Amino acid sequence: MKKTFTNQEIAELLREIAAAYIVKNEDRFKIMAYENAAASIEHATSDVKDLWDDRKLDQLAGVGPNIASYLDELFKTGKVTHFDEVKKDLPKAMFVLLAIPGIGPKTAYQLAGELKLRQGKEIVDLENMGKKGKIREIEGFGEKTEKDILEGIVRFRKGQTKEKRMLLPVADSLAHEVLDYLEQCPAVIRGDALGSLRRMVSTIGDIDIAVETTDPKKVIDWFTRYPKVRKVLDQGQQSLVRVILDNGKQIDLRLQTPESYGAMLQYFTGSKSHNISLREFALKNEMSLSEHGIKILSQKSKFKGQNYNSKLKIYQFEKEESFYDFLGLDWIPPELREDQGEITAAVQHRLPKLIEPKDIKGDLHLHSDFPIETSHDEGGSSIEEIVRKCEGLGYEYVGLSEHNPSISQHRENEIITIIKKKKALIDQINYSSEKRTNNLPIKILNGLEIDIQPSGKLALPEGAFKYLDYAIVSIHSSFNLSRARMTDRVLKALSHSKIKIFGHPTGRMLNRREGYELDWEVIFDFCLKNNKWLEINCWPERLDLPDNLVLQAIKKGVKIIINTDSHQVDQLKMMKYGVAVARRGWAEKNDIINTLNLNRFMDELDK
DNA sequence: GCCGTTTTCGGCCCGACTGTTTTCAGTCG
Repeated sequence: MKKTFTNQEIAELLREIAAAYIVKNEDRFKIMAYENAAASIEHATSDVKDLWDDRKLDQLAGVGPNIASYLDELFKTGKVTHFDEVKKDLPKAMFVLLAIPGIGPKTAYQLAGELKLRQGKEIVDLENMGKKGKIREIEGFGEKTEKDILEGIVRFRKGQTKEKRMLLPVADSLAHEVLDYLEQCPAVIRGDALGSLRRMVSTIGDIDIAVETTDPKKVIDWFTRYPKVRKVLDQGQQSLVRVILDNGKQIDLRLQTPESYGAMLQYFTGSKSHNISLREFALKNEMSLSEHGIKILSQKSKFKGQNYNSKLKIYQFEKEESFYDFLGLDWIPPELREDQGEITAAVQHRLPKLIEPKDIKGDLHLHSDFPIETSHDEGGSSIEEIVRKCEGLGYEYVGLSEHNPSISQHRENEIITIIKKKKALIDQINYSSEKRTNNLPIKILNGLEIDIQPSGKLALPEGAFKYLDYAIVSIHSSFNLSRARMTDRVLKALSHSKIKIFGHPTGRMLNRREGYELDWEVIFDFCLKNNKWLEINCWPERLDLPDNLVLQAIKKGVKIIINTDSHQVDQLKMMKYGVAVARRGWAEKNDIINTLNLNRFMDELDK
């Protein structure tokens, strides 16, 4: 039986080779190539194994002919002879120690060489040696380094047990708490989220925050006295302070003067690959970029602007827009900064005009407390509460889509009766709200979220469909079918004329499970041809479709619908996170079906 | 080892912080 490798495992393997080359003082660009390939594979959204099966390894950025041939050997034989050669004369323990924060390749190599670490117990042994003061005896190591290593081991263990990446809304609210505290400091002019949070990535590791100030010392002092700070990790004089909060989350604060605040926002928003590409682009025009500004590298360069700081010999930028403008680029929204062609698009002034939360006109995936008698979870808010809330959000329509009544507990007729009853209630509310409001009242649609059974059969008797305005189908069981069977299952379900939406299409649960396997090309083609819509589900653990698949879908012309899947009215506010996913997928208003006004939306529903 | 709307050869992002090494290397983002 051949061993299979996850993307994470392959990335780790490539990083080990990079680490080995670092110890061996190999060409640093070769090392970078391995690290790039590892990062690319780690962030890839298809399984590398699947890409290999389909002979599409060349689609991975950073994977060229050499690494591709090593992966080929890996999938065929379970090992790579060349990699074994590279690692042969290095202590095995060193690769284990790399997982400890603060220990890089050279330190790991030295520790593994100097200390006797038993296989399988490397980290425990290292910890014991450290406690006995043995690490400080190694040349080049001191008391402080020994202490740092011991603390690194503690952090490593915590990471092993519980620390997962935060879900976007969790990180968002945590960042706002910190920003609220910072804004009470008189020395703080303004603060902004940076990094993956500003780019609205679905999961966030550490939170980075930018602070604009003319008195960094005062801000650093203020922040280290934040009541929720457990430990200060790093503390600079001017530009950085890094802490761990009581909840174990890390916050990095970056400080900058008003003159260069725009340059810093750009620099620390990332992504890393966007910044690398941007700096390469700048270098071609003889400019060098940093968080302080832009340096002109040649005499003959022609440039513009009056923000030159002759002491520092750089151009400074208060606003990010002027930083990009200086490079000849349109301002790039943070969500697009993933090195997927946004720089070229910005040069050519053809960046997409991204969808915004205010464009949304309705929410079609909501669970009310109507007694639908489902075997899944019911909603907690009444239809009236939901309607009021949606009116407040400026929506023109709302679709109630509880789970289907359980098919094992009811006879067909009973199910039909329940659906009919819900329709009657909705008709009545629609009627009375027409009388209540002078303006156009919000329109309530009778929807349903229907399970797709493993065979592809829908969990609702045919006789019930005529009482529905539309339905969503989704998968809640049997996640492990093969890609081919799963694809058939979905297509079969989507074929029914009342089915308009494929809900949370990948089935992934962030931090918990990967999605099931589907042939997306086939799904996209089917949706395009039959006017079916793929959902971006705003549930924090889902955010599904993921952004990369949104990008592929809209490139094909497939329409997307953004729904909150709310079970309580206060969850309707999650819409902005789904919109963020769409924006990261380059979606414009026209790509999103629930930006249409009521009349046009109803036309689409009837198609 | 990868990569290409100025290149299939000749390039390849940038700086802060830390510890201990008296001038810098390692790690990180």
